Amino acid sequence: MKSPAPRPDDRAVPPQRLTIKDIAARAGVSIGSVSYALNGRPGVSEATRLRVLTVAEELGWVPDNAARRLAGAQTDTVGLVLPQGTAKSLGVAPWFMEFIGGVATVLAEAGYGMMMQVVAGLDAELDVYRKWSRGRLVDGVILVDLRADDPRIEAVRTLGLPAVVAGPPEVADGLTCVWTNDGAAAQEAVRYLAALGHRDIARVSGPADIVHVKIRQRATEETAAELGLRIRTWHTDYSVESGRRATREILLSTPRPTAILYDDDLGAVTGLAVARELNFRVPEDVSLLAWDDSNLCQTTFPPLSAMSHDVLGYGAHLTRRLLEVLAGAPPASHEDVTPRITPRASTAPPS
Amino acid sequence: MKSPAPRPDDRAVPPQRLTIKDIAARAGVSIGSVSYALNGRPGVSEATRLRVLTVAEELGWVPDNAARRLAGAQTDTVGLVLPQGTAKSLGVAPWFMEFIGGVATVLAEAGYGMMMQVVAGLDAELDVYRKWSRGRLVDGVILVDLRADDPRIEAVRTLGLPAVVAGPPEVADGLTCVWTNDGAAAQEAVRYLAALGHRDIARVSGPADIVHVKIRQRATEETAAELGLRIRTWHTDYSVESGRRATREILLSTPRPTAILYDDDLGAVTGLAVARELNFRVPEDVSLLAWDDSNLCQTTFPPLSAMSHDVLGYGAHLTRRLLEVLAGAPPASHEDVTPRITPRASTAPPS
DNA sequence: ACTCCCAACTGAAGCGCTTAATTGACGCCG
DNA sequence: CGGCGTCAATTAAGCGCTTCAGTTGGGAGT
Repeated sequence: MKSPAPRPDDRAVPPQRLTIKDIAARAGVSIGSVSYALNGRPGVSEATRLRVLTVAEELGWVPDNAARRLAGAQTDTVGLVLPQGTAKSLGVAPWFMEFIGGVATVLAEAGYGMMMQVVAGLDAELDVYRKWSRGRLVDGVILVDLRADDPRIEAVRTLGLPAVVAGPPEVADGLTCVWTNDGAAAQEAVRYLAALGHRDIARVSGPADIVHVKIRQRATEETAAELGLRIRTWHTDYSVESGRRATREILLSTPRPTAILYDDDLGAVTGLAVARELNFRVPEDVSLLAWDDSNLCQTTFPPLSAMSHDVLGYGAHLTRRLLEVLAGAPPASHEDVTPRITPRASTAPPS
Repeated sequence: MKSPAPRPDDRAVPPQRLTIKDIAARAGVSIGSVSYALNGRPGVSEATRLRVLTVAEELGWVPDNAARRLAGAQTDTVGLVLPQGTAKSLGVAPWFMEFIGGVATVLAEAGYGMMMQVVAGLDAELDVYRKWSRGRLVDGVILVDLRADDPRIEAVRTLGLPAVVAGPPEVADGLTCVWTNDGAAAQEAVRYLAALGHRDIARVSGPADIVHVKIRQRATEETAAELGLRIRTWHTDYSVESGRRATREILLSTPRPTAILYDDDLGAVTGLAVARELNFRVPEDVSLLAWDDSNLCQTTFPPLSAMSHDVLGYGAHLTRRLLEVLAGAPPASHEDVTPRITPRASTAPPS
């Protein structure tokens, strides 16, 4: 034991960390001044600030996020949790993925990081928020797929964790939110089908307790009633299998609806395959209308008519609002663009 | 100015942070012991450890990740960067999304977090690794979509940033890697089509500089030569539009190939639509074979034959290896399961 | 009975950064 | 010319945790 044995885990470790101390020395000022200069805070002259910035650049200094946080600064990271279901069939949840794309792009531009976590259920999700908040891992979070009386609202509030809600103000309960007018969109969808001459419409929808599902359902039914149409709803859990089953049931029911209005786009794509499988022609025998218009709708034949909604833009919008909240903006409700009908070849008058 | 004005940004902040000091006081030991107990390190008796853990649980203590990192502990976070292209068409990149699902699930189970970032290009990506590494934001990263002589390998090495590579050892250059035998799979695909009687095969492939594209290309061509088949390759950038164009060109070329082998599944789905658009019957007029078998392949009619590969499982495997590396495992190369043909209705003998 | 040893525990030094408090230097006013 | 306000810059006190160097207090060994 004459020479100290090397520690077992000393794999390539950068010789020594470059800190503001090094910058201070090189620029000939104190570390305090360096910090002020680097953060654009008053207390240093422009000349000094410039010098410090130059030195930092030259040396290739990167702030130690951990130290910065500890000392009370922001994390510059935002959190987003994925429901487990989404992860399981992640490849086929175009909505979620485009949404993430929008979020991630805005965050990257703002120099923010993004933490993601999949959770098995609501309790796990609440735990994650606690861990993120108390562990100083994120500055704020984005809440999606809101349910009625969603416990997450209360949870982030008591944690003091800034958040924005993807949903209407009724459910955001005072938190900042961004929402689309799904009621108006559902109305447009029904009117569109009615104008084509459809009198018996089926609706394939998600779980009944999700807020946007409820809103669309209500608007759909009201509009149908107004126009004297028959409307029936099938609920799915957004999985491929349940979507397939719903469409099959619809197409084999009597009287058979002449149009199907979906709550997502993957469901509609699946529905199209089922229709062909059962030898129904689209749109001659049955019209199909998707919701959320990912590229998927254009990769089918015939291409699917859809209630188009720029999901990527929606994610981006939401994220910008979150950044505002982090900057101290008071809670507010923001309306995003209303989904609009994009007619393609999957809808036509009933024969 | 008699009473100090409240700071403008004092939105609901938890009164005071719960620290190990509180636990120490409550458990009647020093903070050092608390740290040892909490981290399962030797130096405390079982009795004390238990007491500390109980108190921590009761108080609902959550470790301050920032402090922990600063003091030298691990981050318990892993990073993954998304190429921008993926983000743009994120909803239609099933491979990537399933992959993320696998990664995220394993990380969640291990109590790790996941940082994600979209980047515009390679330089930006290298910057991200620097920021993550030097900023102590992640413990390690996963590298995907390797190119020949990929500069990222060298970058993470000089940063001392632990990483695992999604690709064969030839490109991992000494880093831990997990790979699938795409050569063998490509061979199987060609043999399968040949066995059905196809003599003229088209291949729709990704950018030529991606390693797995090259490998598959080579194996495909060799096998074709061996069997005396004609094979031609069209390169796309994996976008829907370029995939559509490739299939159209193939179907309108003379002599017209009787089978198309795709490099992904989205491309095959798109191809199916193009075929129908141009009034070709599948599989009577042309057989379609997808690669990477996401649920998408089963949502079409006819359902697509595919080279099945459990992408979610691949992501999970890779992540487990990364965790091993973080735990100190030496670099190693691991082979994942080879993609296997899953025949469905989109392939048949040429008519 | 006395040392020696080791397990159990404590104390204190940082980790790299932010920021309140403090000091110095300078110019301006009465 | 003394006093004072301003601005630039420094000093030093943490942030909550890990960890290393000590310190204690029993046994075991002889």
